[in-house]
Amino acid sequence: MNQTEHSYLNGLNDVQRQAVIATDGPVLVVAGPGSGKTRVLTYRIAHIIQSGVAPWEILALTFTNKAAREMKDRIAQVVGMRANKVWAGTFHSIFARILRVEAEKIGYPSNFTIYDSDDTKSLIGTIIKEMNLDKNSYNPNAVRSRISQAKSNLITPTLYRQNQELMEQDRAAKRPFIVEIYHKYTARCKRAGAMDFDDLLYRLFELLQKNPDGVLEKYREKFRYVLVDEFQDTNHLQYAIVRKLVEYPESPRNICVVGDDAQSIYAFRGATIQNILDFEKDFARHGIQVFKLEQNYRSTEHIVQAANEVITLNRNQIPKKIWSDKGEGQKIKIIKALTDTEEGKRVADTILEQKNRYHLSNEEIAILYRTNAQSRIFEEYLRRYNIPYKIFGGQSFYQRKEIKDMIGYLRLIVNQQDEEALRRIINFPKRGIGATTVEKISNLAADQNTSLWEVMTQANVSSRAMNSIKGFKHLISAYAERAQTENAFDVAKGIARDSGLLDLLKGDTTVDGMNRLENLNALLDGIKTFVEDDDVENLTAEVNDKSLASYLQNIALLTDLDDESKSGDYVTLMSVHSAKGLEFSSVFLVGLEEKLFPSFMALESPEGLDEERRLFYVAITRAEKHLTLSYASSRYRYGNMRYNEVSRFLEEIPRDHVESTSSIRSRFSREENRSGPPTATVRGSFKERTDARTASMKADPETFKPNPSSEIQAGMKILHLKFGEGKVLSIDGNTDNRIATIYFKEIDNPQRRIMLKFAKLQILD
DNA sequence: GTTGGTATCTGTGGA
DNA sequence: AGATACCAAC
Repeated sequence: MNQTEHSYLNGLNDVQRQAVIATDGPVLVVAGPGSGKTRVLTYRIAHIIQSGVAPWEILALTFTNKAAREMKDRIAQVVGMRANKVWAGTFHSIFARILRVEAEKIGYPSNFTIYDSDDTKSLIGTIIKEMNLDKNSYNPNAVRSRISQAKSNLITPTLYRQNQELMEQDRAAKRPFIVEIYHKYTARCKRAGAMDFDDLLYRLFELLQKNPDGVLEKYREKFRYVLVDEFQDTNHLQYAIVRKLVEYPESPRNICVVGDDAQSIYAFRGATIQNILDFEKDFARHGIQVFKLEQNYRSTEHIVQAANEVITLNRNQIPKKIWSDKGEGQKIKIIKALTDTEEGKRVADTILEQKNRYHLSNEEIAILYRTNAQSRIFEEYLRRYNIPYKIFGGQSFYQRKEIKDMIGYLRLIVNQQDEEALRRIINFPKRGIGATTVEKISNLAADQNTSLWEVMTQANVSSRAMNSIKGFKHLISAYAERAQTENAFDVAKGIARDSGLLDLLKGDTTVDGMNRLENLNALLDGIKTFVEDDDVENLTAEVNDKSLASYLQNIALLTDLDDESKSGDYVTLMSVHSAKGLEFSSVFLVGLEEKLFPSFMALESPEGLDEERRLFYVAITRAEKHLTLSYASSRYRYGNMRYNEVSRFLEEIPRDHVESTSSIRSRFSREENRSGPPTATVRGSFKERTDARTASMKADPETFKPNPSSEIQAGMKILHLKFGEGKVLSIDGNTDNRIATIYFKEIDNPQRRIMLKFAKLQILD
């Protein structure tokens, strides 16, 4: 290779370059926020390819599809289209892809269903009901997380029963039958030909462990280079799989893991930073190389230093000092609000102000919160201020009822044993197969230890119900037949009509009903795109598989973050968790109150609190130039007002990185005037500041010459006698009553709507 | 079996 | 406040 082929190395700092070219043997890269981690990973893969390794011999595991896509795109910039042949994807999608090929070796159909967390929850609920357990102590969510935890630690139901500690915990929590539920749940998933999210990992491990037909060797030989992103968020099971693939006699152990212990925020789902420490230990004797990326290229110094200070309060961490040479930058702003509504308004006001002062576009701005439920108020104010925004997380498209119903049909067509899909749609639209009938079928299935589908025509039910059952079974069977040869779209279009779903929605003329119909059509359009567009990304199969089964495998692993339609010039609203890996010029981190952030759930243990602090660290390190923290002394929760103290995290930031309190106070005081008398000191500082400002902002009455209002147009810079200089953002209303939306940069509450026929405005240019 | 109303419960994060 | 679970009446 000559020098030009390696030109990409020039854009790297010393440590980054070393991490890129150390392609062989075990490598650990500890990468602080904004330290060019993705850059190192992608260049490293490109470098491996340049050295003659085939792209499909490289396995790169990430946590989000978005990260995988970005990685592929960036590799392609160096090595071209070959990049698409790299096995880059999320743990779940890559493993699903392998399992689709190998599932039959461990007793699953290759078209297995993927149960999402709703399916899991509902199945666990069904089992709890069948066992006649008290549903107050057996909360499906709690049980689900217990089972998930067990699977992530390679504990089978049998091992669970033998585990004194786990059994004792369950007894203490008055839930001694969890192990029974776990056992039944596992059997029911298997009977339904279904894997939940944990199974995608667990069953792959099982496959490699049992090693039928030398499947383990097959993948060991295939993946000559393995890379893992966000290693601090892997759980025990994921690490066990990685080790199986790369650690064996004669193995070259070409494994590179990249992570940051300070950004580990998924302990609640079994992730453990112990994996990083173990990795160092496990591969020490194989000459592990460790690189620390400590230069932050993202944020200015106040932000980086504040983050450093906060994270040192955690107990355990890999020592490192993140630094930036981007200059001091701005101090961190703090917004204190009395209520959640006021917080929303303040944040929206500040967004307007920043957009004007710093010429930020919407996409450079993000509002981050601890819980998705907080999004609503910000949404309201952004809408009111005409600021475009997109909300990520919360209820995604695929979780809507009408979409889940449709997908229920599709799932049952692909896999008739899928119990959750069958239960969802067997009587929707209504076809006279009610709860009693389903109950009878369900009992019969339990007796014969088989699926509902198999026994549904043998149940002892009324002849009317039996007719419906037969009709339903016939319908699904016919489509299952068609799905063998027809593509996903043709099947979906047909069943949408023949199931009666489409007609049902068409008959609903309410606004909600029309929305649902629109959503269903959007889903069908999506399927059409999947079938017609050869460039469409296929996460889990070879590119040309346009079958319904292939489509379903794909969407099962999509998240809200993957929605391409959400790109564009929008303010981003998302949870701190989803913001990991992203960056914004200006970040608003809201709801900094005790019991909210840190979450009340985390307050009980020091480990929980440390994880919340890491989450806080992740949040503030998303900001490049502007960081604003806000909290509200009171907010509504479940219909009643709750009072909260300011978050300890906010107080952990050293004052020298925070904008001085007097100027912050003065900003609040006007609002406080409305709701109650401000304190003397606050009033004093407010007054001072207002006076100073008034001088510059008011127009001089002597020289002020208003123009006729008809001349005012959007985009103009204008002068208002009282409000000072402003910019006309837009004009609406009819000719007799035109209303201008004007941004006055010098006043509080800067965006005003003004009726032009009354206003006196002077055009400035 | 279906419908519509009232009581009850919910309190994080996500592949 | 909003979703869901449950129950009585058609």
